[in-house]
Amino acid sequence: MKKVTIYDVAREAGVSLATVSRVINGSSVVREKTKQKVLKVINELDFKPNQVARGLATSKTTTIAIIFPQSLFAHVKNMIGGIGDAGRHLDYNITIYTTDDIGDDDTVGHVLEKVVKARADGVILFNNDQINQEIELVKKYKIPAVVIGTCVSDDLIGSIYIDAQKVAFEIVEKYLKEEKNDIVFISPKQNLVKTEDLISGIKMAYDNYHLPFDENQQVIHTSTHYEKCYPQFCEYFKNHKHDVVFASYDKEGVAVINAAQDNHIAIPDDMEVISMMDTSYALMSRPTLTSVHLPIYDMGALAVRLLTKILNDEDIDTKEVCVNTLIMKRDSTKQ
Amino acid sequence: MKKVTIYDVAREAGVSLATVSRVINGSSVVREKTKQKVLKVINELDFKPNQVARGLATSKTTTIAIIFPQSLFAHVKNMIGGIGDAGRHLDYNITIYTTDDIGDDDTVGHVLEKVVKARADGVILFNNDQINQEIELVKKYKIPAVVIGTCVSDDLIGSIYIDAQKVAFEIVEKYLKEEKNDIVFISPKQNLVKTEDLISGIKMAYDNYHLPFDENQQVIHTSTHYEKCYPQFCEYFKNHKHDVVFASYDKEGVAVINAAQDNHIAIPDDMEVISMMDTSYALMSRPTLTSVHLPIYDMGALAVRLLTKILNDEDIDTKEVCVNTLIMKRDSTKQ
DNA sequence: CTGAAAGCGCTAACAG
DNA sequence: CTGTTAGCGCTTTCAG
Repeated sequence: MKKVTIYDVAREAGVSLATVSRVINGSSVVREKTKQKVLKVINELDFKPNQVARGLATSKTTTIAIIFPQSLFAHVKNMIGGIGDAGRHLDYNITIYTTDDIGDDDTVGHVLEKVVKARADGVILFNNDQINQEIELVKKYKIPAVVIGTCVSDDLIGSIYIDAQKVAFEIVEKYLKEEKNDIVFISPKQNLVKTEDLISGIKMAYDNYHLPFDENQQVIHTSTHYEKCYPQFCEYFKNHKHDVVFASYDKEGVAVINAAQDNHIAIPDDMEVISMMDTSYALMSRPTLTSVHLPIYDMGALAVRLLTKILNDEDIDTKEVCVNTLIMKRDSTKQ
Repeated sequence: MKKVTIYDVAREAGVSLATVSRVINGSSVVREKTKQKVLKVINELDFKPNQVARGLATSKTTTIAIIFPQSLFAHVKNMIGGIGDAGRHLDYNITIYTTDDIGDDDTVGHVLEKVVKARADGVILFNNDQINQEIELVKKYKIPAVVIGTCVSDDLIGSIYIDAQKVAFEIVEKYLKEEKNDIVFISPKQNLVKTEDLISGIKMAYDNYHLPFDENQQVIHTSTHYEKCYPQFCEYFKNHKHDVVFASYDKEGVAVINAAQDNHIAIPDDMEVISMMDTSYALMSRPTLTSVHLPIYDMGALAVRLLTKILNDEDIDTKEVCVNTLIMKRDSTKQ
């Protein structure tokens, strides 16, 4: 059973295929009566225009690729809702490409090659370890892109990001004011939010109070996997305690809370903990976790909206859009 | 700057485009010397074969669509790793389509229409509310499919599933033997694992002991969102307590644990709780949550592997593959 | 307002 | 082993 093509409906409707093409593309120049006739046949034959053929003819695939390393998936997954919905409404297909961390030497290169071959109209990137390499490549191939999580300026590149430096500054500054100077920052291997910016914000706050921030002592590196970071913290809190620990992702925040309490450090009385993202993890822990809320769903939706604007040469106010955050105060901090 | 095409490399290499086509498709009939010459030009010109054109010529897109409702995303996201990796290794593109629950009347229909238009080679479906409608449509459009989470038998459809009935039976049977008869089952709106099967397993166990299972009393319906089900359980456990609660997803298990403890019901002493999926949620709660482990990553990878076998008419042992589960005993149950 | 015809970039017989 | 030639299904001038 062959697929029905535009020829079939043209023949059946007694018009040329050009006319059929016009009605399926909503061209306004078709006479209403002709249009109705064609529409009727399309319906009867259950004709579904072949996007592949159209893609070849127009050199547009109406496909957006999203590219990210597996290990960042915890962050990305939260945005897929927004990306998927926006994609559906704007009639774009969303194709996912994961760059495996364990994989071969040049996965990022290979993945971008696949994207080029598939002729995706544009890509969405997420801040991560290898973001610079990724940006390099989309520039090289001249693929329009938007990156989520960090701000990059380029002709064909937009960004959706938060002011990480400011967020970190404000949090740390507040504690410093209360003379809670013993603050550590938990840094995961992969993070949607740019770690450097966070750290620079922290430093800025310390500078403000003419206090030293020792990156070697006060930044703890860990994994994004709870299974890995929880044991690490269990060990750590056997002989450590701080005024506050600032984790960059809820999962790690929960790991800190659990590990600390397992070592009889009371949260928030002995130690306060605050994290970022405000996922449901933050609600599940006991005590519940204070967390910086990011508008995750919206960031995803905004990214595809912005990207489609770039693709269609629509007017754009700013290619770099900074979204707001909000601290959700819960029980792991005192105030 | 135009894209370089197969013509360009043919001209440059002084061969016909058929030959170029042969080398990029790994046909063995090309003389080694010619092949090298072509390869060299391909490299110099940085030629990336246009998949769209190839798709049109071969009527194959090497694209697999995965379709799921937003609300099932919690389950699906865990499989994306396996799906993405397998897709990459087998050189398939993975396109995601979300069926919005809130959306218009016939989202499933619209989404499948998009899939048809995009000419995806096959689709991966996930057990959910509307799975029957989805299956109906892939059959109608004759799209090869594999469904994850439930077993369906059809010519063009494979399945990756667990024996939910058996899982439920074994869990409940064990408690019944200890004369812990007051068991409730938490049923979410959307579930990857077929709820009916779970319930039928429970009933079977009750039958075995000639005990009654009252579906109206012993099945509690809830949301998949922690934000929604936690308050519901808080209210519920004000005047309820059971021997054991069996939740079909970790998130709900955690909600039960937290809500029960907030109402001074000790876990596991006063009440035991066990759930399914074994995600990291199960490790985060206090006490930690006993959970039925499903090989999530593998299920995703298996699904694309099976689907590609169906697509390529490879030999298949079984189109219905049942994967094993394992109970991960933790602190929310006594033994 | 509609039709004819030339592609879009590649594959796949069919010859040679 | 290699080249020629039709398509794949649709869009898009260009005429009419």
